[in-house]
Amino acid sequence: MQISANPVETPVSPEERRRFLVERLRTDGRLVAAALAEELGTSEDTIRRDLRELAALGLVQRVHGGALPVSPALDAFAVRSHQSVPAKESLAAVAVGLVRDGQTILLDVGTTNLALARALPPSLRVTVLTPSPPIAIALAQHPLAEVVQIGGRLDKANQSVIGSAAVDMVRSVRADLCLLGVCSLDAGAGITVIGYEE
Amino acid sequence: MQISANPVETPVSPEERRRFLVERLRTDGRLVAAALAEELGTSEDTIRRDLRELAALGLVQRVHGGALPVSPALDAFAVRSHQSVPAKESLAAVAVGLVRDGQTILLDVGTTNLALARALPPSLRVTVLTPSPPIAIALAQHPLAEVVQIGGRLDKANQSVIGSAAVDMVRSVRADLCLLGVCSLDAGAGITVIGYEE
DNA sequence: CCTGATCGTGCAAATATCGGCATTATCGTG
DNA sequence: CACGATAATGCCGATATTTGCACGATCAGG
Repeated sequence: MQISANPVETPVSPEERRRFLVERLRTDGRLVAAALAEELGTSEDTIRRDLRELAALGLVQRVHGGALPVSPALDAFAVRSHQSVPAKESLAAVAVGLVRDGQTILLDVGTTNLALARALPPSLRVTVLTPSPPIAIALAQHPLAEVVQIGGRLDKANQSVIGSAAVDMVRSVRADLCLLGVCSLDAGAGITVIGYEE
Repeated sequence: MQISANPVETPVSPEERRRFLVERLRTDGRLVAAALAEELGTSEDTIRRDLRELAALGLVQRVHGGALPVSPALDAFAVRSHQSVPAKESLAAVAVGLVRDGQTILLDVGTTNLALARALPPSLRVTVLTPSPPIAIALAQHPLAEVVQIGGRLDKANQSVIGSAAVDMVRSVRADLCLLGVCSLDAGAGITVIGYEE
């Protein structure tokens, strides 16, 4: 009906199940632990554990009996991050191919780059610089990634750090790979994904 | 399939019900306890408890028989960014009381501080420095807050920035209020919530 | 002053959550 | 392929939260 790239009716792996929960929260607006347990054929404990973990990542707000969107406002960002998922995933897959083990890469803001961060192979040992708190959080669960959050004033629209201090911080580091990109945002330019090495 | 034509999905969790009440207050302009009890299929006691708690958070103004907007003017884009785990809710409420309009505050890592960030009144004009990406994201929805994300290497366990660069960044700013705090984390010290002004 | 509606608190039952523990599945390695 | 190591899952007991009801106090009008 909706997503061709995700034909999963019943998630099998833990990670898959969590993504399913996040997706479901976006569509339903709420998650009920008991109902999900029956629907997915698992125990409520497993669902509760998932919700606990997702809450720790800031993806959901844990409440008695289930979970809710972390906040009405943040919902908008969540929606954007799930638009045209297949396209972004393939883009991310391509971009991931550019990354080599041991490299230092710069990951710019954007939902596409967020997808890229999630798609990074866990076996890859990389150092990632990013001005985007959501990307930093996403990479927090990567076992080998060294994450550097660029500091500065937060641009609420893009949920990213901006300003001269941030630029300075970037300049002081030598990156092997820069993954910039402007997703489908309001007034931004139409650049999609550029990657240039040095 | 059910459409958004019926925006009223019967809330199941307490938190969801409270969000519903706040939303309803914004649309209707008032809340009547008895009517809501019947509409939501709960007892009036539950509604009264909710209203009492929302009033304690400053989201509604309690009156005999129901509740009214806390302020006729503010109520336009007012509310959201309010909900939290009951335990930390009160702590956060207390801490919020320390914050004055126009101040610059430092918000340390921790789930308690995250709750505090969410509990920050939307009418408050503050500048917030934080090393925690989740807190920065939470504050991105705040209409008046100026958010500064402290940069540096990310500690995956705490989801917070650490390191000397971060400390330097903090040192260079004069904060009116520091809200440190160690929540229920592993090896940290036992500090709970300290606030000292200067 | 009187009367009915509303409010606050204490209490008990139902339900949800959390932490520990044992079992099973999965994975990396020799 | 076998074999430890790690992760995932389900179950159980203790604890916490929610909720409806009862009872006395309070409030709003007539």
